Amino acid sequence: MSNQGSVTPGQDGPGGCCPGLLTAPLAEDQAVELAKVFKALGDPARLRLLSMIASRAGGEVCVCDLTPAFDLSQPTISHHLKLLREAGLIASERRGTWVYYRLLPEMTDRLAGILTRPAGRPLPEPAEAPS
Amino acid sequence: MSNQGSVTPGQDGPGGCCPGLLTAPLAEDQAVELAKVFKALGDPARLRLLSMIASRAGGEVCVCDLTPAFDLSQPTISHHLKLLREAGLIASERRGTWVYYRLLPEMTDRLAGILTRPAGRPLPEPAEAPS
DNA sequence: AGCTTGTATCGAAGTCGATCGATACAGCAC
DNA sequence: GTGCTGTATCGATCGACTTCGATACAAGCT
Repeated sequence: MSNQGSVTPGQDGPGGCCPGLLTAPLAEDQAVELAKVFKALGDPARLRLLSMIASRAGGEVCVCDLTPAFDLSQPTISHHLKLLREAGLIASERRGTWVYYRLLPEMTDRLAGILTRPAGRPLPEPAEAPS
Repeated sequence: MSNQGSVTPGQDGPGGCCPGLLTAPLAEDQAVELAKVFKALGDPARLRLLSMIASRAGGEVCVCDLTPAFDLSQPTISHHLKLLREAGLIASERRGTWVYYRLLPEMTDRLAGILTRPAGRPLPEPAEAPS
């Protein structure tokens, strides 16, 4: 189990950090890959799950503590956790009867970097009449 | 036109920045609101549109420069731009025949802040057997 | 006025996603 | 072994989303 994510967390530039999104036009492939992660975040239940997992002191949460916090069925919670896992945002580990989830901070770090604009942007000046 | 966004950009804490997502469990209302923005980013075409708009020197892009960069029809591009606009990520302005879009950096800044974890997280220690 | 170009809106078609109940699997207790 | 509890998977349903062609609107030109 653990992490069979379909998105690789660490492949930005050769130097390490952040092609951009706000700096360069973003190729089709990268857009498809990034969209999967943002799509995983595009649901209130998953956002709350992620925040509950990430904010937990100790870094781990048992599924049995997550499920009763929602008005959703247990299979639905399990499904949402699976999507977050496949997006590379969290990982799971079974210990005995219970399954524990933890944040994978590499992915949130990557997203934060991608959404951060580099220092000051040049001031907007009205564009010419285009083609 | 301009910005009839449904998401208010600037309502974090009273101090100004970032309730967290990675620090506190995130209430239902905030989750619903945030999910709309992430959902807007959860599509490859919209991600590419946003990056093309944000990375453009001058801060503005004409729709007529955006549309031919995709294999999608003109109505589809227009629809995607509308979603990005309603998410509070971009704004539009008509000048003569053409419509220009620009990034609203407040929203991307907010997302980046929300996804940034506060300095060092406490080391993961195995949790007790839960309830 | 009419014509042309750029952009937005309007249905409609097809696909994807969220949710559920039923069920299967994993591990512990007996 | 049987039984019980926690979690995941399976199918089905239903609503939402993406995409399109057709059309309407806006602005400039003749």
